[in-house]
Amino acid sequence: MSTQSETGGDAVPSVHRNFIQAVIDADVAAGRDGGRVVTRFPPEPNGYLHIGHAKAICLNFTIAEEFGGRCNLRFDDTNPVREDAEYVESMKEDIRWLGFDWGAGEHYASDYFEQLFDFALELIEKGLAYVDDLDAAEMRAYRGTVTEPGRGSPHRERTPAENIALFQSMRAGEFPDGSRTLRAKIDMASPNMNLRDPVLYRILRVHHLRTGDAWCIYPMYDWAHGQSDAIEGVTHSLCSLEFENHRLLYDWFLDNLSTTYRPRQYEFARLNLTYTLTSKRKLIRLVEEDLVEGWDDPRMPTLSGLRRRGYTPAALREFCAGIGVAKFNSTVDMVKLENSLRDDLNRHAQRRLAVLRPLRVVIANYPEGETEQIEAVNNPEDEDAGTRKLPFSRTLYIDRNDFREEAPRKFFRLAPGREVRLRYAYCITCDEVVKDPESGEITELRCSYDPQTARGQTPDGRKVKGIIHWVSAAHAFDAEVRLYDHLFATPDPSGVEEGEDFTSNLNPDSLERLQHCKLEPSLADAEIGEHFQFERQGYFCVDTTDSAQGRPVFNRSVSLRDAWARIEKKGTQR
RNA sequence: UACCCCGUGGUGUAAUUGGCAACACAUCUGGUUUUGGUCCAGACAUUUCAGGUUCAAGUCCUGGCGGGGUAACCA
Repeated sequence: MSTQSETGGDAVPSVHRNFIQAVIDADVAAGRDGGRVVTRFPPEPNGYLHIGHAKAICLNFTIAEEFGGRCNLRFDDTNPVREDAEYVESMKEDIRWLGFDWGAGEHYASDYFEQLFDFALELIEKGLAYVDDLDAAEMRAYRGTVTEPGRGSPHRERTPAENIALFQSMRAGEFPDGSRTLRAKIDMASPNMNLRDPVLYRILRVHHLRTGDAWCIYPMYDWAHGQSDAIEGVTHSLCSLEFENHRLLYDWFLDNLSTTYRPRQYEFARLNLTYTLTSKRKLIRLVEEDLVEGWDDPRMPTLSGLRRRGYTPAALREFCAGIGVAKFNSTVDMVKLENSLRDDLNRHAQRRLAVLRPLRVVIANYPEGETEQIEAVNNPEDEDAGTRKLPFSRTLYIDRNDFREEAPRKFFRLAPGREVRLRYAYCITCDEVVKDPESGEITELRCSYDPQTARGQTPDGRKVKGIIHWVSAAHAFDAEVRLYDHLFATPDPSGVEEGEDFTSNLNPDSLERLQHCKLEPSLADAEIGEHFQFERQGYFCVDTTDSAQGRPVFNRSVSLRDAWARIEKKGTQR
C-alpha cells in the first residue's frame, strides 16, 4: 500500500487527528481486537466512483496503513438489478490509480451468500426471523409512519419449523418474485424505522454478476453488510451519516448471531463540494441526457473525469487529507480542490509557452529570416528539470488578452506606445496597430525591440513591469486546447426554483474549445496524459481520448491564480 | 408531529482529565520575483442563543433556535 505522493513523496501529514482516529487510538490503547485494525471500502458496483468516494477510500486505506492494519475492497453486490461487472473493473482501476492497494483483500458480499443463508437459518431457529407473505404495498401499510407505530404482519407468529421450510422453499425457487420475504422479528413499534421487522431477503430472478443464476433470493444491505464485516474480521466499519439510524440494526444482528468477530460501525459526513454534484442519480442523468460527454467528461466529478481533466492522485489525496473528517454536514469550497492540484503541479509540471488566442506581432527592426535559440527554464521549482531552447524570430504570436488599445489603470501589458518584456527574450514596444479596414478587428501589431534587453537585462536600469508569453510564428505548433470551467454556474447546483431542476444550473460556458492555438514546438511531442504549465495561464494535460500521435489535444486542468483578473473584476464591479 | 445526529473565523477542520481558541484554504495589505504564478510577512472569531455548575466552560447540565437524516422487497 502506498500513500506517498506519486510525483514526489512529499505529502504533508495532517496535523489534526479526526474523531475516528481518536476512537481507534482508544481502542488500540485498550487492547480491543488485540490492537488489530481492519477497515474496508464497500462500493456497490452500480456506477462510477467520484470525488466523494475518494474521501472514503483515502480515509479507510490511510487509517489501515497508519495502524499497521489492512483495508479490504469489498463489492457490495447484493442487488443484481442495478449492478454490472463493468463497474467492478472501473472501480478497481480508479482505486489503484489513486495509489491504494488492497492486496489479497478483494471480496464480494456475494462470496458470503451461503454463509449469510446459514446465519438466516440461525435467526429463524432462535425465533428472530420469519417468512412474510405481505407484498410491498401491504408491508408499507403495516409499517406505520415515522410518527405512528406499525402493526405486526399476520404471518409474524409462524413457528421456526414452518419458517425454515418456507425459507428453504424460497431459495429453491418455489415462489414467484416478490411474493414472500424473510424478515427479522424485532419491534414493529420502534421509533427507529429500521427496527420495524426489516426485510432480510427478497425473491428476485435476476442474473447476478458473480453468482449467475445460482440464487433467486438476495440479501438486503442491512443483512449483508455487518455480517460481511464480521466474516472479514473488519474492526472499524466506516460509513456515511445516513447509516447512523442503521447502527442499532447492525448491532442487533451481530448480537444475535454466533459470529467470531464483532465489528463496530462509525459514521462520518460525506463530502459536498461547491459547483458540483455527487448524487449518483443526477450524475447518471447528465450522462444519459448527453449533457456531458460521458462518465469521464473532464467536467465530471468522477475519478475518471478528474483523471482526464488532469488531476493527479497526489493532489486528490492531499485534498482528502486536508478536508478532515467529522460528523458535521459541510460543503467544501471547490477552490480547495483546485488549490491542491495547483500545489502539486506547481512543483512537478514543466513550463511551456502557449498562445491560446493568437495576435500576430511583427518586430520591424528584427532582421528578416533570422532565428535565434533562446534558453528557457523548464521548472523554476525544480532545478533538475533543466532548460530547453525556444526559437525566436521576427514574426511572433502573443495572446490577445495581453494587448489593449486603451490600457486601463494597473494594466501593465502591451498597448500602443508601451513596452513589455517577452518572457526569456527581449523587450518590445508597440509602435502601430494594424486593423482590418472592414471589420475593424486588430490583425497585427507592429513593434520594435531593444537588442540590449536579451535575457532579462535592461542595461539602463529601466523597469519593465509587464512580462508576456509568445511563440515564434514560423515555428509554432497548431493544436486544439479545451478550456474547462465549473460544470454548474451556482455554488449549490441542487438549489432550484419551483418547477426547475438541477440541470437549469448547468454552466453554459463550462467548455470552450479553441482551435489553432499556437504552441511552442516542443509541445508537438507531448505524451498522452502529460502535464504542463502554460506560463501565465494554467495547468494543462494531453487529453487521453481525443489526442493522436503528433496531434495532441490539451485540456486545461486548472487556471493559475490570476491577480490581474481580480483587479479587473473589482474595477468593473464599482 | 416521532426518533437519531450535528452547530467553533468567509470555508473546512483542531483544541489532553474543564485551563492563553490552533491549522489550512479563501479574502485583504505589504515585500520578493524575467510567470500579475510560486515564495515571504501581516490583518481577519465576543465558539448558535439563554440560563446553570465552576476560581475557570468551545468543552459539563437544562432549555430554546437552526441544520441534516429516517417511513425501498435500494445501498
